[in-house]
Amino acid sequence: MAQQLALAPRVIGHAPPGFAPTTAAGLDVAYEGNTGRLAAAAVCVDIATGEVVDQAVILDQTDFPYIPGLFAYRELPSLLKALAALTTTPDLLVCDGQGRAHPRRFGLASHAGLETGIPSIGVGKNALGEFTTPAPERGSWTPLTDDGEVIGRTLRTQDGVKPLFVSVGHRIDLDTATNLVLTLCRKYRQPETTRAADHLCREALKGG
DNA sequence: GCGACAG
DNA sequence: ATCTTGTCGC
Repeated sequence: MAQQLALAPRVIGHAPPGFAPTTAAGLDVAYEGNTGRLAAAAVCVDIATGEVVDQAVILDQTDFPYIPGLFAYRELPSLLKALAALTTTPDLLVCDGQGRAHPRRFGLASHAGLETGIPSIGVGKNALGEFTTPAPERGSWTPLTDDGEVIGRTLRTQDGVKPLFVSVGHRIDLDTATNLVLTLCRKYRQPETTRAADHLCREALKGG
């Protein structure tokens, strides 16, 4: 927790000048029961078309348990290995979990962004913090707050589906993050990046 | 002290 | 996250 508090101030909440990402990498991990065995995947897609342009998956082991607030210490090491296995460097990272929407404003997405220097976004299916339900139409959103501070937003990615929680990871702003997530959610609730990474690591865990 | 608690 | 049958809806 002390390390998170020390690193949080280094997070940049705005995009680089002229930021116009063409590729985005989805990151996800699949676990094998209670053993520490896991598969971590990184799938890079063309943001304009949604097509997969690069992908990598690695088998790994972890001994760090799942602890709310310390999620990155369990998944990030393996995710970085998967990222390093890509043949290209993505322009954006889409993480499964929170970025700034974290007790110490330093969730997995922020940690991943700071470690790699790549702009990143946090996309969670659940969140800590307070919020009201957004309108049922795709694209509608409401702020996600904590202690009166806006730490992210709920985002309806398709008509009538449960909202996702978007927050700044690193080197991006909330509006840009929201628009990119919406663009990546072409036909389903989750971004194509997340869907592809999820599928890949699950298959790898079975086979390997 | 009690409940809640990203994946 | 993972386990796990039936069931609702397009």
